[in-house]
Amino acid sequence: MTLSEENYLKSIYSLQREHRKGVSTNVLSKYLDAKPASATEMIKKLDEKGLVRYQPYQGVLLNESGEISALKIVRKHRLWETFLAQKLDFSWDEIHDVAEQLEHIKSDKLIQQLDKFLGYPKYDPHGDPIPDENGHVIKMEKKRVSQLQPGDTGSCIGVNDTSSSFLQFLDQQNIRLGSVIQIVNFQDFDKSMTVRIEDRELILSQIATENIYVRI
Amino acid sequence: MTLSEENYLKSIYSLQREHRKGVSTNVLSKYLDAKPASATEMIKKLDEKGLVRYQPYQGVLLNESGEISALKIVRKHRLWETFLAQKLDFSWDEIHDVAEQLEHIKSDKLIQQLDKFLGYPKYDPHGDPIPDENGHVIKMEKKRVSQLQPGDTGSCIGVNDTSSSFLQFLDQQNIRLGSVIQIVNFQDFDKSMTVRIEDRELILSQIATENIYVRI
DNA sequence: TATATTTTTTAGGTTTGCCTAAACTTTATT
DNA sequence: AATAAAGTTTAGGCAAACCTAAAAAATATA
Ligand SMILES: [Mn+2]
Ligand SMILES: [Mn+2]
Ligand SMILES: [Mn+2]
Ligand SMILES: [Mn+2]
Repeated sequence: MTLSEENYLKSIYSLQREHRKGVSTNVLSKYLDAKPASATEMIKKLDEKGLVRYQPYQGVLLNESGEISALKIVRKHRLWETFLAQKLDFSWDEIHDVAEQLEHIKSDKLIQQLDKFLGYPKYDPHGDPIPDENGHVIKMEKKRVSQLQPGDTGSCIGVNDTSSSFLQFLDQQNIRLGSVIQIVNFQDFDKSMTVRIEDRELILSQIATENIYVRI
Repeated sequence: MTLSEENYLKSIYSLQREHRKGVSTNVLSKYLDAKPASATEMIKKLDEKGLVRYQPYQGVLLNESGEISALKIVRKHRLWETFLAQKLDFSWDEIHDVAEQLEHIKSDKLIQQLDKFLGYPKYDPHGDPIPDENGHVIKMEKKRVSQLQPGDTGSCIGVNDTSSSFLQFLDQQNIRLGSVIQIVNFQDFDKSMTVRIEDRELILSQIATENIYVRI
């Protein structure tokens, strides 16, 4: 499998949660920073290889073997992120881009030994579960901060937006994995929320509250 | 710089020691398992980019900026080899192919932190010196076993042939970095040598003695 | 020195992955 | 239901990195 095929599979995997009837070429190409025509081409190729189900104009979904392949790449990505954060002192926002490259290194032994070296971690530094060797992932019961009510409390287990600027913002505000977030109140006019984090109150925009995941 | 450009630069770096007047397209293409026509194309491209000096029919040599680039890749390759051997329990012969992929990962911070994590190693698992951040390499006074006389003793510091089959052979014979090798005698008819390694005597072929480096 | 052999380059193709622009299909609006 | 808008596919190109086969240059041999 080529680097590009792997990136498409992984993207379809990420997108099909929220696009149950099919990931459109538009959505997919935007996610990958490419043009819709390029997505169509690649999708057709993956379809011919038996990794996805594709009906013209109806979007694309992984089939079983496509999902197995995608999960292998997700596993590698998350193990490398864990390595970068735990062993090489990379910060939350620096790990993603490098893991994006490392996930494509081909060596079964490498990933097996890396897993062992890290002590078989269950979650990556963003709080996302790491698939095991057989592609089994822990399903998490996670909510967005935006779905909580005033008075509710949750602990941060991950993010949706993994952009550097967002992760840096969280770092600056001292919001990290495990941080306990309590909703103080909700402003209707702009959907922002006042939250309490470790004795400190701050206002999070709608965009922010929609991109932070918590477990209650 | 593309992956392919990096591989060509690194190959020219390795070959120009023994091809002082210029690395021919024939030699270069054979080393890279490609066709001479492909080497010519890439050399012209590297020349246009100002990384090598190339005169048609006269072979190619790195210029200063080409050598700096090549040394960066060599540094990455050897640091990754050290990581694989020391931290992930890869054996001597397994590390090369994976490092061949890892050396192309682009991140200054990654290589800096990896160096730190490994404790700023000076030599890789094959005994080759690791260039520092500024591209400075320790010049080693190394001899091939084949250059020794009966009675001479040396300690193994590296190999020339890095093929799996050779490294596996060395593993089987318990020849590793630091092994003390004493020449017992020399057979003129086939240039083989009887050597003593830790109380054990064995016969090494000419090919073998030419591919093991020692420090006296 | 003339000829043969080897080496190197050039010319023309192929594959992968990307693009733009035009054509087509689906969905939304009147 | 007809038309407009939006989304998708197709057609035709391009760049990188490889290839084969033919032409050209360098080197070896007679
Ligand atoms: Mn990737
Ligand atoms: Mn992650
Ligand atoms: Mn390489
Ligand atoms: Mn090495």
